[in-house]
Order: sequence, then structure tokens, then C-alpha cells
Amino acid sequence: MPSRRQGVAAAESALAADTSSAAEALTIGEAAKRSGVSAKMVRHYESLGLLPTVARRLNGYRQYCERDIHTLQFIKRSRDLGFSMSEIAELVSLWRNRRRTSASVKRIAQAHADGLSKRIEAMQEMRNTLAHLIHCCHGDQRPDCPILEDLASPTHANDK
Amino acid sequence: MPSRRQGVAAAESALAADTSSAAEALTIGEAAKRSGVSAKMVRHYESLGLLPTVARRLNGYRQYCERDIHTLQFIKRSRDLGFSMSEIAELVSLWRNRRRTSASVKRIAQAHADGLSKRIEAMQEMRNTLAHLIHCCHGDQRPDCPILEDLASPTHANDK
DNA sequence: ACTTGACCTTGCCATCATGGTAAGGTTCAG
DNA sequence: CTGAACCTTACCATGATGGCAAGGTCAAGT
Repeated sequence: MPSRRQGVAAAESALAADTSSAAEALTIGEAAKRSGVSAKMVRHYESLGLLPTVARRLNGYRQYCERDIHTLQFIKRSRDLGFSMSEIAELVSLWRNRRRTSASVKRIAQAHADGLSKRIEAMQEMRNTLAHLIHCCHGDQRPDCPILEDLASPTHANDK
Repeated sequence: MPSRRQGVAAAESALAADTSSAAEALTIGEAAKRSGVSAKMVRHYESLGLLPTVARRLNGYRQYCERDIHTLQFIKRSRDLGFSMSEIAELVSLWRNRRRTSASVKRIAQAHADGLSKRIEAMQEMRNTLAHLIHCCHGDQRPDCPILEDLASPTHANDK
């Protein structure tokens, strides 16, 4: 006897002769668990059009099939690799399109990787500067501090 | 004969016997230029309390003295090093406080640097993964694409 | 004196991905 | 019947910044 209410899907799918093949009917919570995406975000992705319009049960509950789960996992993996939602929208679209070219996929990935590299470089520069300043700072009870001196120094005023 | 209207400060400061010593009275636009911060952000920083309540001219215009400019430059430099606004608020406060300890400054900087390092590492991992996938992708007219295959692979489903 | 253009003011909306909360409906188990 | 655990929608918040709108102010040129 399962503590979670899993009978819903079976009971409902018997009543609702809906879209899917009845064997696979997951609630949003189950879909969330299996995809690693929060239920909140699952709804959000739907509103962004990343998921095709989701089927509903008679009670209004969203209903997810294996294909939807797979899409959610795709989105999750893409997010974990840092792609933006608009990039993911393109990627999903290409994924679905049998006439895609790998070149178009590669282009998106390359652009994202380049963006990452730029951001990494910028952050490394920050971190290196900070590391230097931190190294120079005694970190004791006295007020004298090369970090503050750097921040207050008008030297940096007109660079950027 | 200057094309920009610079007479404002002089004219107004003659009329308005306000806070500052009359010689230094910059408009927000001038303060923005000299600090490298946009006028919009100058106002925002004021609303956050990073700048002491700014003096106003009789017409309601904000009025900046050299000290304000210096603070704005301090903020600008801190932003360029990636500090958050709340961190900057602390830093400015410490900067103003003669009884500060360099240890407290160092602590903030170290925490920020550590955060940067973590984010850099995460992004590098993304970039490395992407680089591998991109390397494996032919990038031609055919639809077969290891990048999409990775994104679609359920292998990554339950990690993180 | 009037126009023009470059300023200034406040206030609201948008970004991006995500979380929180509220108020309410449904279902199942005890 | 009640409570727990779900589901629904809708709104607000984050952080730092930009944009826009509608209006006031001022200096310089006609």
C-alpha cells in the first residue's frame, strides 16, 4: 500500500480518454522529481513554450507523458550547462527537427561557450586583483588597509 | 564660450548658500561623467543609502561635491571588482570609519573572492564540457549531433 | 521675449531565472 | 469527516541596470 497517492493517474486515465496512451500519466510533482526541475519551473517552461501545450486531466491537473519528461530532462541538462532560456528554446526546436543541421547546433553551443569564456576571464581578472589586494592586507586590528586604499584610489577613475 | 551650460553651478551656488563651500557644485550629469557611473545609478545609490543624502539646489537639482564624487568612484571601482551592493555598503561604511579594522575589510574581500572562485570553477566546468561536445560535433549539414545527444541523454538525469 | 535643446526631476516597467506566498480546489487515507 | 499532500492560478521579490514618459529648468541663440 503506497503512502503517496498514485492511484490518481490510473483512476483518472480510465475516466479521461484524453491524449496520451493512458499507461504514462504523471502529475507535475512526479514529472518534477523525475526531471530534477521544480514544479514551479515546469509550469514556467510551459508558459515559455518550451513544452508543447500540456494535456490536462478532467480536474485540471497537468498530465505528463514520457516524452514530456524527456524534454524536461533536456532542458535541465541545458540549464546545467548554462544555456539561457532562449538558447534552450532553439536547442529544443532543433532537437525536434529531423532536418536540422549539426552546424546550427554547434553554432549555438560555440556562442555560449565563447560567452562563458569571456565571463570567466573577466571574473578571473577580478579575482586576481582581489587576491593581490588581499595578500597585501595585514588583516589585523589596525585601520590601515591596502584594499580600501585601492578602492578609494582615483587611479582607476577613468579606465573601465 | 562653453557650449554646455556650466554656468548653472556658479550662478546657483551664488544664490544658494547651501551646504558645500560653493566652489565645488556639480550636477548629477557631471558627477556621472567624472565617476563613470550613470546618472541613473547615481540616484539609485543614493536611494540605497550609499551616498549621504545629497544636497539640492533651489531648483531641486542634486548637487555633488568632490567628496561625493570620490564616493562614487569608490563605488564604481568596487562594482568593477564585482562586489555586490550590500558588500559595497559595508565597504563604504568601513572606509568612512576611522576605527575600522583591516581584518573586517579583508574578510569581506576574501568572502567575495571565494565566491568568485566558486563561480569561476562552475563556469569552467560548463565550458570544458561544452568544449568537448563542440569538438566532437562535425558542424556540417547533417542532423547527427553529439551535442544534442548529450543534452537528450538521460545519463545526466539524476546527478547534480 | 520666445524657442530650442540639453539638462534635471520622479515614477513605473522590463530584464532573467527562480523562489515564495496566498487562496483555493481535489484526492486519498485514516 | 478531517487532515495531509497534492494540484491550480496569480502576484511579488530578487539585483543591478536600462528605458521611457511626462514634466520642470535653464542657458544660449534668434
